[in-house]
Amino acid sequence: MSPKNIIIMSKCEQCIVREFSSLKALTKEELLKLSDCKTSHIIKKGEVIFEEGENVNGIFCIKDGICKLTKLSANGKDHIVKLVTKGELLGQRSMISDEPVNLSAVALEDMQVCFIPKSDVMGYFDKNNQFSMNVMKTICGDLKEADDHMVNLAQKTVKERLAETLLYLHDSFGKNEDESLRIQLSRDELASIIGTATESCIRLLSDFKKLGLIELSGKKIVLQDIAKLKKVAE
Amino acid sequence: MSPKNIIIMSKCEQCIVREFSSLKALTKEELLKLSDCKTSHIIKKGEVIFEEGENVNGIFCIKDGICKLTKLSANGKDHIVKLVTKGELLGQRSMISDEPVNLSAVALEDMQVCFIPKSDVMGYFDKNNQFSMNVMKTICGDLKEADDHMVNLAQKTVKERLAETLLYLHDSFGKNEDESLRIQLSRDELASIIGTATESCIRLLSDFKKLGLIELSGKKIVLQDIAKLKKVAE
DNA sequence: ATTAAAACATGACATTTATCATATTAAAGG
DNA sequence: CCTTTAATATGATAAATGTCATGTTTTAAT
Repeated sequence: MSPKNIIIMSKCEQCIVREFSSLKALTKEELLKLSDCKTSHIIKKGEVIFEEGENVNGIFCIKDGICKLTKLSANGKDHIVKLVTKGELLGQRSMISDEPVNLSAVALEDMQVCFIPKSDVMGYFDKNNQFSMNVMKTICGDLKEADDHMVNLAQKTVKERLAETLLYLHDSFGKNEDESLRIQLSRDELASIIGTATESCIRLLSDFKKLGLIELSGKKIVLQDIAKLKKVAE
Repeated sequence: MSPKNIIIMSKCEQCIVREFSSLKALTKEELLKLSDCKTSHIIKKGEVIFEEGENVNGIFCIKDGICKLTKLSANGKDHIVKLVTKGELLGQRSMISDEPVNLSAVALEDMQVCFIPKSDVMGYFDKNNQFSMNVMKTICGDLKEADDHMVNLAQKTVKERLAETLLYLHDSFGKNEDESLRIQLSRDELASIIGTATESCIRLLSDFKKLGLIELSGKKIVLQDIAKLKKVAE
């Protein structure tokens, strides 16, 4: 992330998304201090926030937008491990483990993020028990999600995984006025969430369309028959 | 776990495996108190320590033996998410999230485990910063492992996953005097680690044998050519 | 607006993997 | 020790998925 992306943004006390993250435990004094040590950034769609193996030395708080967390596999393909959105924090695991990040973060749409240096976060971490507890619970939630995801990848067919993922995108990120999924992924990205070849993903989307489960127009996807999709996902 | 399994065991201060878990951070006084609140248990091979959905209300410290952590998938098959052995703790995520456990734990061999009630652990957790930090780092490590595992399941072939798993079993659990893998899994269990049908797993083991990568005699598996196995795993 | 590049789509085919059937072997219980 | 059951093994086949080729559409850049 280049320094030119640093911009002036509102104070942390007035930031709404803070309420949705572990940071909600911070006191007014802590928030005032936080406003001083944070830097705010605009990240454009497609830009990299951090890359696998990098030393991030802090955490990011997402004020707006969505990004994907990816991991490079042995065969050279990226796998999307998780989607992260407004109100969530990035880089917590790496900070606690005191290790380089094990995933890359790439913006799926224009984003606003704030960066808080590790030294500052760790201060809150040591002194504010509720804050550290919140971070821990988030990581525990991630671990549970990862376990579920793992079992799905191991036991479900590509078709089931695609149906499930479409429902997940619908439930987690909502839809636009025209009923299409708010989050827009390329076929390639969708394939790398469900763990399949791009062509297989495209083919199954076409099948779903023919079966009346979804509507397709360009990148836009409308879930037409959610009940049936749920049946396909099992 | 039935109460009849409770047995008298040595004091925590003298317990060696404690040194390998987050509990190593506890002070002598804390360990003395721990000895009083813990209960010790013998678990026979195949017995269930806890089951998915159960309220465990504490953590288990494994003094001896190995168990599998499994999750039931939608199609009714168990998937082995993780193997846990001597020196590790069980049930930490559930305790911190304050939720039922999301995995079942089943002994793969006879085990000795100690149970520490949640109320006691949480006491150490609040007062001993190093202990809570250790627990957190363990969970962060689990999350990283889960991410890696996920990508492997999504991107690698069954053959690659089998080779990788055999190497993992070798590196993590060692071998017996006769060079065979110390940890003994049924073909069915091996299949449910790599996420495939039992028959496919058996077939690939036969292939590996024909290729001179491994030796098979009953449940015993000897890794004959580790270099080649690594190549197969990529 | 034009062109180049990227993304999407589909057919043909190869490969991988699952499923079903059926032996064979090993383990466990009376 | 015998008998029953479970685990292992293998063949035959079906189904799922990946790969390569190729054409179309969309997007982005000049």
